[in-house]
Amino acid sequence: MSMSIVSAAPPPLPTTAKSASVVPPATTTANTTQPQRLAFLIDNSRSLDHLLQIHAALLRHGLHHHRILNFKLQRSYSSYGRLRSSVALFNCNSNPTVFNWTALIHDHAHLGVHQQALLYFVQMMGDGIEPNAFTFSSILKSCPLESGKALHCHAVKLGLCSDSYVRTGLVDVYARGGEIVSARRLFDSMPERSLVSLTAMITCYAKHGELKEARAVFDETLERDVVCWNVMIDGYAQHGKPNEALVLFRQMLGAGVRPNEVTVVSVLSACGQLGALELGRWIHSHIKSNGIQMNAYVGTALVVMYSKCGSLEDAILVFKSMNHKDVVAWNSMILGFAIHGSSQCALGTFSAMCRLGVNPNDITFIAILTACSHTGLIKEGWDFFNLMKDKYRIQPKIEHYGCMVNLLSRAGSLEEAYQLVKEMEIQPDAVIWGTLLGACRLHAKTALAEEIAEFLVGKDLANCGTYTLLSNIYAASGDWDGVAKVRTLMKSSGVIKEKGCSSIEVNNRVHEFVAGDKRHPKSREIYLMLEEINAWLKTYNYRAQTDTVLHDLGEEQKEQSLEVHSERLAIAFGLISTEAGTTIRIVKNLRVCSDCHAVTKLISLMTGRKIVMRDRNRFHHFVKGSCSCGDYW
DNA sequence: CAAAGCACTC
Repeated sequence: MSMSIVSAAPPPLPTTAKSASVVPPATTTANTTQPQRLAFLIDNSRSLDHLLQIHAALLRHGLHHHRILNFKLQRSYSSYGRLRSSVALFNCNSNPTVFNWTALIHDHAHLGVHQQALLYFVQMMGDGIEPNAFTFSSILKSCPLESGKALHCHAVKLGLCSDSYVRTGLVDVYARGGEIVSARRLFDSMPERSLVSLTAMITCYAKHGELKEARAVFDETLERDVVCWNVMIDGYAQHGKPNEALVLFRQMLGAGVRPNEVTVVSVLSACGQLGALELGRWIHSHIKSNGIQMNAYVGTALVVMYSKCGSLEDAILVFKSMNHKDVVAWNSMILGFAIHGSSQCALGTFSAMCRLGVNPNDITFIAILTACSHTGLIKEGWDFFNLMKDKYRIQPKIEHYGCMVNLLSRAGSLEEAYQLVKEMEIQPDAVIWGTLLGACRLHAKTALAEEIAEFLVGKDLANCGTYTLLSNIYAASGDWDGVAKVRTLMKSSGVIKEKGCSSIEVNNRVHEFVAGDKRHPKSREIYLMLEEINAWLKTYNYRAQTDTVLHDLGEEQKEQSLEVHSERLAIAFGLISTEAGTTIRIVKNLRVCSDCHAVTKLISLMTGRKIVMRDRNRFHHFVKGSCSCGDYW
């Protein structure tokens, strides 16, 4: 790797054992001057070690005051993340030029030290140094919308707006500030569109969920690099279109563009959303065999993917193998344990994290409170809630209250939960009310449910979940007038009930089912399997929980409607299309219904199969007739 | 006599 340096015939350098191997003494006489050679060495240095040696040489040759070399050295230090060395070199310079200032600003902006970058910019102006296009393209990265607008004016006055780099920076400023129209206007008035400016525009749309617009610009972009693909793939992955993200990823591979760390992070996120474990494993091996760095992002993305795809074991393996675990990595592991119902492991991981000196943040407490709520740990829940406020000085957000309300109300302390909602200093949202309503159904508190529902409808806060839960509550008590009332309300309010949908991955393809679905090519075999299951259930004297059916039907019809629930179709398909003894993994978009939960337990007993089911809230691992949630969900 | 803009995990 030191070939380029060897061929450059460098001057003699300080002779340490190390430098001898890296930068051998000159054997030929080049007719370049010493500063030029050193400049070449700095530009081609491959490691911080090289750079330190070159710096030493500079000092030996008395060239450290050389303006250009000083500048180059400053830039190189920051490229290795050595911001302090870069600042120290800047301070050595008694008469910094716009070059030095720009480098300093760029270094801070690049490493995300935005406040400091802005301070240096102001300081530079105060020293009477006029910024140029390079300075603007660097500082704009650190600007929030308002100061970005001020700098836009400034750039216009200095006649720098025609510069393509400045323009792109401005597009990015408006994009980050959510002023999409302004960003587009700037983009449209650019003299020429570079790949980077096109990508900035795609990013702007993608970040705000305007995927059609993003795709239109993406399709206009002919020569795409890895960043351009990444932006579009991530746009899909982050806005509820994981399938589209995966399709695009395959196209990227087909186009011969090599995925990098950023690509796999987005793709793994898509796999996690879909529960596509096979594809996720493939990405994991692709990472290993293609030299993609296992940084904190990639490691965490793998932990999340494995835990969302139901393989907690693999998530733990990856987590243990990670060298540098930041707070996000710890949070992901804690949440992984939480959604799988392993509360004690979640609590243990939290302690380990604190012991190792990693400070928990607001997300950590969402994860740990989720763990408590999934197993009804009321005392621990309150302890963590208070620890967060008192020791870590973190203001509880709506999500933290949501966890507490969930924990209390589901464990039976409905009044206490209701009290907390009324007392909290922030406005309760639809999720909080929905949680309370859900608990009302669980504990058959019709009166309280009606009170809450009335309140929600009156405030126009009711969503399809509100109506469904209320309708559930009436149906469970056989109050069909109530059910009808809700249905009328639902129609008049225009909300649409979200359809239950279950999916299963077989041979790298995700198969989706809705209730009563007959669209699948193997539909006939699936329904034959269902009949077989029903025959088994009869021998176990299983009685369908018809009181969960929301419609006023006869008993037989109710049973039939339960038999074709989407999760059951997915399981039946899994049974006929995977090898005996293998685990079946199902992903459902809503919560699993209690009849299906009971039936799945029996299926796991009868077939000897492990069935892992992810519902909207958590995982259920069905083994030999029982479920990991202990029927508490 | 030197330099720049777009992407990622809970």
